[in-house]
Amino acid sequence: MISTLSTPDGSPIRVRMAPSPTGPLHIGTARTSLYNFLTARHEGGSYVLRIEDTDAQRSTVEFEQDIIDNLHWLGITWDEGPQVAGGDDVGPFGPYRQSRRMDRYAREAQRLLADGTAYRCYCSAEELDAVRRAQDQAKEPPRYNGRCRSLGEAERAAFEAEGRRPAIRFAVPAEKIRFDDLVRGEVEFDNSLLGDFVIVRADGIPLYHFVVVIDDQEMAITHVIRGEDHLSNTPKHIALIRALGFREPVFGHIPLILNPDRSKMSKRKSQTAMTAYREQGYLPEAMVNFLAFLGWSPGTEEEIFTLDELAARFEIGKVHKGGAVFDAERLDHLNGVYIRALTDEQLALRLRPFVPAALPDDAILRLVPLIKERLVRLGDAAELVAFLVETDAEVAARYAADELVPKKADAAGTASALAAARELLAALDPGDFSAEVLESRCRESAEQMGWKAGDFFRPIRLAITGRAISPPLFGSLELLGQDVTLARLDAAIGKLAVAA
RNA sequence: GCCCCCAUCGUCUAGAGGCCUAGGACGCCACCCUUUCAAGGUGGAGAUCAGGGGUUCGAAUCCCCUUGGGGGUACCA
Repeated sequence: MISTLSTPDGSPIRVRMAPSPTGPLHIGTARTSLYNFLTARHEGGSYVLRIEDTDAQRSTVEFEQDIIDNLHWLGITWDEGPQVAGGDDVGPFGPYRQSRRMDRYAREAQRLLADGTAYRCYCSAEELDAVRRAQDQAKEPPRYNGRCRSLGEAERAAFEAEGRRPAIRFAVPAEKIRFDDLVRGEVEFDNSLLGDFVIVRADGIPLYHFVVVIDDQEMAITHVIRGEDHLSNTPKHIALIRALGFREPVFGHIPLILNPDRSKMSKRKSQTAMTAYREQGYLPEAMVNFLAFLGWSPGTEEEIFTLDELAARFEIGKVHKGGAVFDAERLDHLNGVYIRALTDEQLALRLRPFVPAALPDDAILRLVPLIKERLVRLGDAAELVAFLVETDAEVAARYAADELVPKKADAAGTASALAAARELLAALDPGDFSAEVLESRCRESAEQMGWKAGDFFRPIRLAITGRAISPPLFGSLELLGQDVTLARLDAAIGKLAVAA
């Protein structure tokens, strides 16, 4: 593998993924995780998972578990972090959970306060709101007006006496911040346009911009690869890093995954929870392959890649700058390709959770050749195999008598054709009840009656499966067995008689 | 509003000055195969490379402007 990223001292790079457990694993988070993982693998570096749970109100252990489970499902593993050997709070750079790092954040906040690069702000939510409204009226950019930046001792005491609890704001230096982004090249922002932002809330809880910088420092992160939505946050982080005297990591902002209308992919407009895809029967290898190509390509016309192959080829510097629409149809296609590439045994195993529990394992295996090339998602199997577990009555209830009758025939004619088929199949030795024999006999029978094979097969299919669309007919009959086949044929003939 | 980012078929993309009358894939259409549906095969439609200026012998590729789209602008992450 060719290494393209470097660190000041030549040591291996360290990248991280820092999801917030305030929802299930999001497609976008998964893609960012994948890019970080691939970068770490490609460069021979370390990959750290950190849980950003400072927002205790919205964070839950269930979401955290969902994120971890689904990352693992995709095949993404981390060298340090929760649920790895020596991980969680005992790893070399742990704890890897922000809720267990509060003392560190408090210490750094005190440092900033002590050297004057941060200050206590006593403004109330109402006051802040009023300022913002006034700025809006005056058509000025909305930002903190700096009222508490130079409060005297007496003023502070007065506010304290009022019972106000201060937040801590970072005094943003008015300077231009320039950095070399891994995917965008040189970028420049003017921090004098920024207001002083809050780093610790009045209730003592430190905020994202602050903790992320401390965590990355303490976890020795060398390269921060994250979504483009963080690009304009980066100058804030760099200012903080400098104020704290930290090492500045290299940043890389990857393009966003978009809704079909090209806005940032959201729950409102797209299915964003990885779990949902998993439950529908998308294969993790198809998902990985698909996600990798949302914003990157190897520069060739190859498009099927395993995770290992991706790790060998992936280069963060070749990631695109523009956002990519999540094309569900393309995902479907890829999933089908991966399903068809599986052996029958592998597919049967993967299908197990998606088909009725009543279906024995060997039945699934025998079914696979019939449905393999018909599956887009594993979950589609349920409908395809339903006729095998439904009762004869359930199957019969799915169609009306007139649906059995081909365009060029009538009810009586169809009934007698079905009766002929029934007689033929009943006469078959159970040992001959195989797809091959069934097909040749039925074809002969159709010919004798002067029916087109297709017209003859269609009512049989409906009678047997209850559906106009089914896996190949004769393989289905074989799987179903002679007794059930005859019973369902009888039911169909009966329905036709009642209708006539 | 302000700041920043982006811009090749509907979508994902190839393309890093001449190989481009712009290639592939998904989707779409037609035909073939065929017991339904798929899968597979063959072919086709589909991008004046957002528009306009430059630079150059030569630009999808470099520069500028315009337009369009997106992201950010919280005591969320």
